[in-house]
Amino acid sequence: MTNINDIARLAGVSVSTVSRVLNNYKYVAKNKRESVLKVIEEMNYTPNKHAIDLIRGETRTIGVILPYNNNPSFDQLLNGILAKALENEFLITVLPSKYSKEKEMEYLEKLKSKLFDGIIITSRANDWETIIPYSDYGSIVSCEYTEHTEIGCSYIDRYSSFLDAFQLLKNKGHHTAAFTTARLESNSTKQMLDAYHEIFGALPSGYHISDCLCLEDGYEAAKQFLQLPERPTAIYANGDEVAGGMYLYAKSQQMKVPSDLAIIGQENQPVGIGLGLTTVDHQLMKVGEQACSLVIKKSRKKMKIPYRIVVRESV
Amino acid sequence: MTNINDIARLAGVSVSTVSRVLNNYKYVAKNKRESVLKVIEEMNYTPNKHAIDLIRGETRTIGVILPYNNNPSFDQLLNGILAKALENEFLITVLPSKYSKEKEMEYLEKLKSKLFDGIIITSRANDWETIIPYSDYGSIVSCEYTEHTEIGCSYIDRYSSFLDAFQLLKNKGHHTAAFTTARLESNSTKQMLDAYHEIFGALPSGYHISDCLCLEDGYEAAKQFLQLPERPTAIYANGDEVAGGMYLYAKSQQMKVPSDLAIIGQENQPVGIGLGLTTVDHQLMKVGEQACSLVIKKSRKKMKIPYRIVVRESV
DNA sequence: CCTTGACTTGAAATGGATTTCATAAATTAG
DNA sequence: CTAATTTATGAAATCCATTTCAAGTCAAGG
Repeated sequence: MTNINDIARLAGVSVSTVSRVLNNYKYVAKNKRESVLKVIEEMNYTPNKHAIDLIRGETRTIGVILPYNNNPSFDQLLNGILAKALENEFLITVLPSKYSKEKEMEYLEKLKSKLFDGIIITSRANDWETIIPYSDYGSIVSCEYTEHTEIGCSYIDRYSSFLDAFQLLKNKGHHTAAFTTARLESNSTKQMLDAYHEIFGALPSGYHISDCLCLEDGYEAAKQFLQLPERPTAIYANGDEVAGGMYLYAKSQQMKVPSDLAIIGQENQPVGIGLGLTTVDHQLMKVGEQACSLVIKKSRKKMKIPYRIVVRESV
Repeated sequence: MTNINDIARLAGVSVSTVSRVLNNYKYVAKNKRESVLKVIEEMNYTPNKHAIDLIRGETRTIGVILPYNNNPSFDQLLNGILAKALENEFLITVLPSKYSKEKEMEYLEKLKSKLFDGIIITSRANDWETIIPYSDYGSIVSCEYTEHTEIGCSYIDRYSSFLDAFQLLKNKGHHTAAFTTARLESNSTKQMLDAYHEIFGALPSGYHISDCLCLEDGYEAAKQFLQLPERPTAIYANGDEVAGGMYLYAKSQQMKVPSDLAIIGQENQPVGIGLGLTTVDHQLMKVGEQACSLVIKKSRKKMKIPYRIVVRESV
């Protein structure tokens, strides 16, 4: 491999001059600039990025910690992040965690080793106390709200959105509702439960099913809900794919949506458009974009992204 | 930032010894190893990855050129790649191209600048002739077959799979079929047309719609197909989301699937399971895994991944 | 004619590790 | 008891580019 020294030697100048040419520095004699460029061309030379990153202490690369990469919600986040990164000529490295604490720490160590300028945590397994020390080594942005001032946040006010969704169901005449969530231990699930109590009061037993991720999970969840002695008349699904599964199960039982069963989904995903599902759109793409912007700007601001309810025919 | 020299000084040893401790080299006196580790701990030291990559000339990072990152097919590929990378402790950097020749070249230049050990091209805009010279700088693996020996391939025999799918429709009594594709100029589309001619002969005008990516595109395509004077009785969709859209349009017109309209999709995606869509599963996740393995092994083998037809109720 | 500022250039320091080479001490084998 | 290994360590070279510092040329302004 040819390096900058070779170029300098062949062009009969110093490495400083070659570097100046490479970086478009103003004061280089025209003839020298040309001969340097000629040698670079001839030798098919490209500067070594590691040497540059080493000395500059910057990589223009962001790591994105993602528990699952085949999940539509995280996909939307990632899409937003990628779009904004592309716009700003940053690269994105995907860091799958499967909610493993060890993996997460491994990735944070890479921030410390200067591999990334910053990290976006879409969802996490570790405590903030464990994570925060790493904010010394690069900006850390979370897609979930936290008080900690060391962490930038691009987040959704999920509690409010859950209140709104439940209220919508209540206004339609339902005095209870069932719902599904992804992880039982997540913050989001806690907020969901709180919002439920706020609107409907006590949660009937069997009205909450966790670990729902895909269409099939929704199908199964609906089956379980509808086999309960006291059938729910409305369901709030944690995603439109899950809601889609519920819809398909209801249809398979000759039930009418929304008259026999109201279904509201989340995230305004493609499947919901076709099925006419009413959905709480948390605008995850925008959440991702904003998160990426914060990392790029090394900002620790707390940015709340507005959600909206997209009304179709399933409620 | 503390570096290896600081550690050496504080521990009263040479940098070589510190490096030996860091790399678990056998021959270091127990007491020195311990004092080095103690200083590392105290100083909260982590080696700089760029310095390591610079001298080792290796990064354990793979770049993945991806035209769209919100497309279910490319998502499946990416998932496979990520799974295999995780298993082998490689990192994945996502390189969105939108089929831009310039972007692609930019990414290949990064391979040359040593940022990646290799690149996976899931789909491309540039000619192979333009791409091949970069194989000198790292392994390049394609998810599409090419004769060129410089490029590793993890691919699907699409032509065969298209023949099989059309033959299936023909066996069910259809003597023509309509179909959709993603990009008009893609290799895959050419093979689709060839396969069509092979099985059905001449393509009726209006029986091929391109630029179909999502459920809504499928919905619209079905509408167009079914408004033709000579309605097709069967459609081969380039993806289950697209097929799902077609299914929903057919249903909205009170048509029965498969008796009024047969639909076959591709890639065995979640939406198709719920809708009972027959689908050609190209096992893109496996294609991704294999592609990643090839890059890691720096292999230029041509690996054909078998496809299978998943029979459900839509044909 | 002298001063000032705009150009132009190269030597050397810098970023931070790994690795080879040389050397020396401590064992082990014969 | 000597020769051959094994163990242990540091100096210095290496990977490759950027940037500061110092110094020099040249033209314009007073």
